[in-house]
Amino acid sequence: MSVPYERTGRIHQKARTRGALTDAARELLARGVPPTVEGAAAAAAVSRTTAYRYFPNRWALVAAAFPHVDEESLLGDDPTDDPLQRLETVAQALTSRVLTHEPEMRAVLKLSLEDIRPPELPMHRGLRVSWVEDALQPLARRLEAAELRRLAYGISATLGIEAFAWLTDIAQLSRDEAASVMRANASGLLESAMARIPAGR
Amino acid sequence: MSVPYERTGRIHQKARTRGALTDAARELLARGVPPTVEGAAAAAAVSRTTAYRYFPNRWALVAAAFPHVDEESLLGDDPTDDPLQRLETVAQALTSRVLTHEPEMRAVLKLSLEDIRPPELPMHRGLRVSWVEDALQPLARRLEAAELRRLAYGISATLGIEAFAWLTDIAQLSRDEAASVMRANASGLLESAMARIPAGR
DNA sequence: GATTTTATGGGACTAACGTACCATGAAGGC
DNA sequence: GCCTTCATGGTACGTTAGTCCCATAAAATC
Repeated sequence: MSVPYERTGRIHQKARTRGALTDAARELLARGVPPTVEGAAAAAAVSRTTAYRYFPNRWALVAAAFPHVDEESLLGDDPTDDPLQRLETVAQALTSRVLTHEPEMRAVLKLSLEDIRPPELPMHRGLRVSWVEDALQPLARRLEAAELRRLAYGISATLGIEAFAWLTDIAQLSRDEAASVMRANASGLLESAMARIPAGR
Repeated sequence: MSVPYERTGRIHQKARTRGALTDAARELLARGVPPTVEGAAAAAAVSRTTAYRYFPNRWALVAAAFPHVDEESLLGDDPTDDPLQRLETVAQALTSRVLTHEPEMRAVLKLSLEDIRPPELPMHRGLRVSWVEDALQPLARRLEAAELRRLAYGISATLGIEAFAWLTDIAQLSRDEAASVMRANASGLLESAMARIPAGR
């Protein structure tokens, strides 16, 4: 986020240039073309050199073009108390996000594996987990905190781009099959956790 | 596998050259460096041209260099018929593999996310899944084939380096916690699948 | 209006990936 | 010993990603 270069000097001009580049990258993404710094520069009528000044590599560019949503909750207006149903809603939302934003998410995933890790990534720690925790909220009194946390992490781990990438690239499932396996995993994990809850609680 | 070039002519010399290249690549992998054909050539004191004769691209090299492709099964001499116990054995083996070979696996993961999709990544394709399928084998008669396949993929997806990387890098779990969550996920998925089996079967 | 600052642009450069062509030198057969 | 086979090496070419240095033109400042 805080690139010193863009925080000093003629900030507004820089913001315009940067915006032009991310817009161009987004447009390329929308057309299914994996954007390159060079390509975005050309599309934005900005020189290659300048483009590289803003985005040192393509992953940084794609990550910046990532359409970021700041939704607090993925549950609708009238969420039930049924954890399973809540989780299914969240899982549906998460997998459909993966399906529609796959290129960006792959780019971010790749960035996250880089040796030099940018301090802040769109893929920060909380988002996915907090949505899942949100879904599991009705279980808060029936499970121990540690167990709940573990469950939330376990479920979240099955709902991400990295699982999707493995299922499609390596296991050779279709994109829809992969998404469906992910949702089934999420539900299955919750079911088995609930089955372990002592009757009294 | 059957590379015509290496099956004809001065086979032994070729085998030595190839071995030198894969050894070099393995060493790079062990250091967490995604090997390149060029780099392996240099490390093996073989000319670039020759190296490319053996491995037309880096994925072919990495595939050949990837360790431990040999084991047929992870179950010991005397496997039980209890699927859960079998799966726990496999999951234990897989997670401990991830723990000990993390750098190599991360390197391969990075490679697999490269823009140009590798046409074939033999080491990935079947191994993890087939080990899990092996563990699930006793269920073959109690589950439909499609359901079994889905379950095997779902479980496999939770037992890989990509899940581990997410759990440690993004969710900030310790390495041991991550491995433990992965194993719990695998068991949980199997339990919930078995709970759905009609009583009669 | 003149001067300084600075965002941008251009071009040269390195490095990696992959291909193609030709030279060389060692094995092996005779 | 000679000649053929053939594994290897060297050079060159084309592409993409990314870096670096220097020039320039447009703001900002005075």
